[in-house]
Amino acid sequence: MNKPATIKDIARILKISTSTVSRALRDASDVSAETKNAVKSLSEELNYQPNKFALSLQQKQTHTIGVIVPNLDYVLSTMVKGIDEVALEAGYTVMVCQSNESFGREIVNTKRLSESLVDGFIVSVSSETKVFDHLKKIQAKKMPMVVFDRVTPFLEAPTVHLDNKDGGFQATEHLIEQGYKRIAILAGPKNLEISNHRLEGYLTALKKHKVKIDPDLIINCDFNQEYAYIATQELLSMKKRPDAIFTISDRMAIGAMLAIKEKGLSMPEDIGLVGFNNEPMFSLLQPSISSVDQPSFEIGKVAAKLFIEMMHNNEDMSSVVEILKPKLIIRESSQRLKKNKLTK
Amino acid sequence: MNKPATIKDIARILKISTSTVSRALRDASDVSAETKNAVKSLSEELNYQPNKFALSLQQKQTHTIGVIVPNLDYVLSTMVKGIDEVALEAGYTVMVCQSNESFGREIVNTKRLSESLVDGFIVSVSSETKVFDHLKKIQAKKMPMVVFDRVTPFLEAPTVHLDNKDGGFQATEHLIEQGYKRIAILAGPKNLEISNHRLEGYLTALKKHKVKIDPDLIINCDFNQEYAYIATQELLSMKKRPDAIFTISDRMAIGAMLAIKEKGLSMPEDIGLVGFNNEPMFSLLQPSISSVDQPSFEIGKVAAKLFIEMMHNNEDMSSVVEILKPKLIIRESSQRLKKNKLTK
DNA sequence: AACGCAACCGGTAACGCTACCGGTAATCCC
DNA sequence: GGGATTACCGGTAGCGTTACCGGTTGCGTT
Repeated sequence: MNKPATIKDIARILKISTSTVSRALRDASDVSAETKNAVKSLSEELNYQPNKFALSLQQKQTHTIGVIVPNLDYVLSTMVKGIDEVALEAGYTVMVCQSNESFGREIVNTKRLSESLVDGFIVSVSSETKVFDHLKKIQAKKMPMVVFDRVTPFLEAPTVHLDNKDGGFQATEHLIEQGYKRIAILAGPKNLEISNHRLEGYLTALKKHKVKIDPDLIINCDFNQEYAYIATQELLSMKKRPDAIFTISDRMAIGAMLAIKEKGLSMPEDIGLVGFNNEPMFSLLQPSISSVDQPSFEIGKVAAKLFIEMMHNNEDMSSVVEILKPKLIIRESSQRLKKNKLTK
Repeated sequence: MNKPATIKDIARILKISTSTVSRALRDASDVSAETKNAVKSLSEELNYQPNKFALSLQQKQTHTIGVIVPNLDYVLSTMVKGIDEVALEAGYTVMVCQSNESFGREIVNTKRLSESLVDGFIVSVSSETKVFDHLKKIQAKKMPMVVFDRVTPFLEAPTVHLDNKDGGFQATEHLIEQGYKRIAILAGPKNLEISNHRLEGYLTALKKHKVKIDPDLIINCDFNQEYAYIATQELLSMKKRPDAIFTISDRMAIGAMLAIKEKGLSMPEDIGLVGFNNEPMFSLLQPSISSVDQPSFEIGKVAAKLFIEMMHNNEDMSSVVEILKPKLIIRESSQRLKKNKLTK
């Protein structure tokens, strides 16, 4: 009961060789059914578990995926769940490391995991990351790597992410259709792709509907709630204040909502508001807030599938890009035109 | 550049033995400074990284901690950050697996990780888990295991958790002091310790202040927001409705808040509300909601420290219990008596 | 001159497993 | 009946690393 049983123990007890035991356990062809049964039942009895390290040492494979994420908020932890699901099924184990939005931490994590602990990586970069040498080093080692969610053009790797342009477009067009005329956007940090793409979608929608683009209504600020709160206060104290706000994250929408309420304005009458991510809490606020929902779980699954594909047939897949569609969930905060059915 | 360098390569190039290389790299005493330098500079150049598997195979140690959590919500992901921090510093890598509140998933995860992938576990059990054989099996293997947050009396292991009784007490006493007379509690599932302890604290506070205990005001429901919403609706339609509600999680507080607003009641005047966990969003709602803050990061750190201590001097520590104190954060939702300074 | 003792270093085995080669016995076929 | 084929099994080496034992120098001591 103390030392874990090995293949040797089984061989010794059954008076056969370790080779035979090994083959029997793996259902190889050239072992008699009789010995197979003997081996299997004994291994069951001894609670035999193969030593992964011995295997990895030999086969240079760990069957483990390193997942690096900037944090574990609602969206990312859901994506990780998706990764988990697929990986588990394919016989992989997942190691999750959060970089905590810190560039330094991201480097340490990748380095550690790449020290022969994992077969490859599924990465979402931190907001601080502007240099990608640590990830390129991994690619140089021929380790498979998939980038998801927070992607970057500076890395040649297969990629999974939301159609952020479409998300921005849907939200903005919806606001236009609801009769809002001066639509502001709280965009995120300028160096993040997701931020810029959502902004692009916003611009496209305005152009399509021939709404004049006012640079004063485009605010780049941090993802932080506080910043959004302050930015909204400033927006609302403009001479020609906006009559709708689109924030590219839900946390920012909360900040905006607070500022709107403090100003004594009502949603959706005075101001329309649409967020991004559709955190579950959003349906419960008052007013409930419209938000662009992304298939986070699915994105995680696709990333993992891509990774496993990359693992198996190791051809170059760096040009593969999987883009998933968002879906606008319309709630009270932006529903100015009365309709029969309100999405709760 | 293709194959990773091994000590053999270094030995071959330097024309010395692998043993010497090994010792040089570990700064052993009986290697001349000269060869040490030669070895170190060459290993640098070749980008040598020791193969963890060869090490683990020999020393039966993985320097990896398996962390099993039911989910990665705000509280738990903060705790995991704490674990990360301490583990990294002590030279350990962390593998996080979320059981997704599923008993079956928890079993699969523990089994996988225990297959010689990790040295031991830091666990928070799922809400479904009522049988603990899978964890006892791990203990039988003499693997160190620390239980945190969601603890259970059915497991003899060192334990780290919040003083949940005190949390319940603080919240309830605060409501009493604010002049609320009929204080309801939305407690969680009956089989969870954290739920029962917070309820106990509630009862203790009532007794201390000689407030009559009304069983109708004690509701056991799921952690779910929806349930809290419904439960609150029922509470508010009682003949003698409560004038304050204490929910043992923040998600539940949101549900309660929604029901209160729908009923046209105001906080804190008509109804006082206190939540639990102090999720960051809470300070931004309107009214801002009072909540019991727990030192999640610290709890994670303590759990990891305990684990490492257990690793090093492997004596029996199953009786160790670390209890950390919560701190009530008072905000608008329960602040009926006007004071000069409001905590924002 | 003979011995002892550091200071260094090399060789070997072992960790648990599988790939590979080879061997034995039984069976089959002409 | 002899060679070929099949079905099964064993031995050995090797994955990368370190522990252990032993050996070789060179120097100081008696």
